[in-house]
Amino acid sequence: MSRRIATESIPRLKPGCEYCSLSKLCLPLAVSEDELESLENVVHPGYNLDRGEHAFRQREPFRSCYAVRSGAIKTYILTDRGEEQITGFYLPGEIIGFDSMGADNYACSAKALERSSLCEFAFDKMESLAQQLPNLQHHLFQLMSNEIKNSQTLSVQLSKHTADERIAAMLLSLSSRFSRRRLSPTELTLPMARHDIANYLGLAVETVSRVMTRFHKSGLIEAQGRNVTLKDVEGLQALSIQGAQ
Amino acid sequence: MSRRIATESIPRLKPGCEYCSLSKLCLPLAVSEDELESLENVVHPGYNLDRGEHAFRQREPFRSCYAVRSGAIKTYILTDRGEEQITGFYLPGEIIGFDSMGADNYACSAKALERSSLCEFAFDKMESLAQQLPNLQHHLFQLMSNEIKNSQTLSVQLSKHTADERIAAMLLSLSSRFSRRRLSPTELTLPMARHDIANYLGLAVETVSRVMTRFHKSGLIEAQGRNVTLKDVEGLQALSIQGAQ
DNA sequence: CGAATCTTTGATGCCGTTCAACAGCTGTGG
DNA sequence: CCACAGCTGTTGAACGGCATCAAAGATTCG
Repeated sequence: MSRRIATESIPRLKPGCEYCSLSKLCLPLAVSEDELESLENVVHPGYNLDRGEHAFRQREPFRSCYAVRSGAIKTYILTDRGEEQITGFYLPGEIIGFDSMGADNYACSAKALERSSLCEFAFDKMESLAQQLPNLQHHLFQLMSNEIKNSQTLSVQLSKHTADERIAAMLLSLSSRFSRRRLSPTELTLPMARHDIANYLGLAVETVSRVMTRFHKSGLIEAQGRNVTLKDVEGLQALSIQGAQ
Repeated sequence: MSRRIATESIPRLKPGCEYCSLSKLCLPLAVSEDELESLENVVHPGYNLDRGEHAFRQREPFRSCYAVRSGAIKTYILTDRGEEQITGFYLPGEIIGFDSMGADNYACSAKALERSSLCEFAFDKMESLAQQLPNLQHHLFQLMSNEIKNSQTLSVQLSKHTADERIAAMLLSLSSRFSRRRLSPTELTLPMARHDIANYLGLAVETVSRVMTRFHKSGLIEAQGRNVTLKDVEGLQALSIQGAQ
């Protein structure tokens, strides 16, 4: 599996959310400054995963949520046929495990797409802290509500939109999430393979590849492998219509 | 819209969850008996809807969740094209509005498929009560988690399963939810039209109709209109594989 | 009883899958 | 350093499941 790193052994890494560059995206945004200290008692920073390692697996007892600090995570559930269905991609500042809040076991598995570091939120501590901080409880509801909305948006994509529309929407979603992190909204380095995009969007790999090529030829994007440049954002928006996530 | 009925005007309807036949399915199952009284302060029973009326509409300010007491409700979201995408069907004992918990506005609209009665849970009261009752807070997380799981299950249906499989899974889901209410698990009276089934499952109406006819001819079910009898549950299970909801 | 809605059935065609093959990239080991 | 395997991405050809179009029967309800 994965290994914890004693925080003390990394002197240059200030522990605590206060100094984290993602604190404006992550859970700390829910609490006031004087409450921040009690939140930090819940957080265990410095949880590292190599590419392909799991943060948790479906059906394991649910213990923690994790904030992505760097890298990228995919979550997926297994169908009874043993196929995997990707339910989401999570970038730095985003939190995984909320779909299991309140459940006994993890509802999905979470796997690193590349070398990633996470912060761990112990669920039992988070729950009892939420008893004391109304803001936090409210924010947890909000985060879960967002999970539902994202999943419903995915359902709409899958049931009503063509391959072109799904892929355009996904590129725009990634773009807006990149720009939240103050990265370029047009020069994307995708953390996931075509295979994963296809799985997530309910398409065949070949279809994803063909659509990307077509987008490239029609001037909407430039793409070579995982490096994608959005050349005509408005054109993509016109295609996607329903902005995913 | 819809109208409240002063509880006093319905003497035969005992107010309060204690006497409700659905209390074992609904929110009261989260709290102990001595806590039940405080929960009842949150609940406003006797909220009636005629067929086609809305309990709430997407983007209205979020105020309440509603437990279905009788009838049936569909929830749906609007795509930017104005099409509707049904996100769930809710039967007695089930609760609508949890996908909006913590949000400012309703994430979806809720419409009665037939004459229905609801119990209203005011969100602000529920939230502050959850501050006091850890069990309740935990149960709310659990209910939201279930919403996520259901939505993810729908996504799997939409992206990986054929029309036959989706319809088999839906019939089985309805069957198990009927039997939870101590109704026959094989003699179903569907509260929704083919149109709604098709929309929910991401299919054309004609496909739903054809599949139902095919199921009938192959002895899996008997169907005339909304009256469906499951004749070969195991056969349906073999088809569906991934049991929805 | 007639209008509207719902359901079913048939014919046709398209979008995306499937099958197949190849090219590029990366890491490994002789 | 190169050969080879494994993975990833692209492209082509053919098939098929489901949508679309069209229309007729069934049901509901004012």
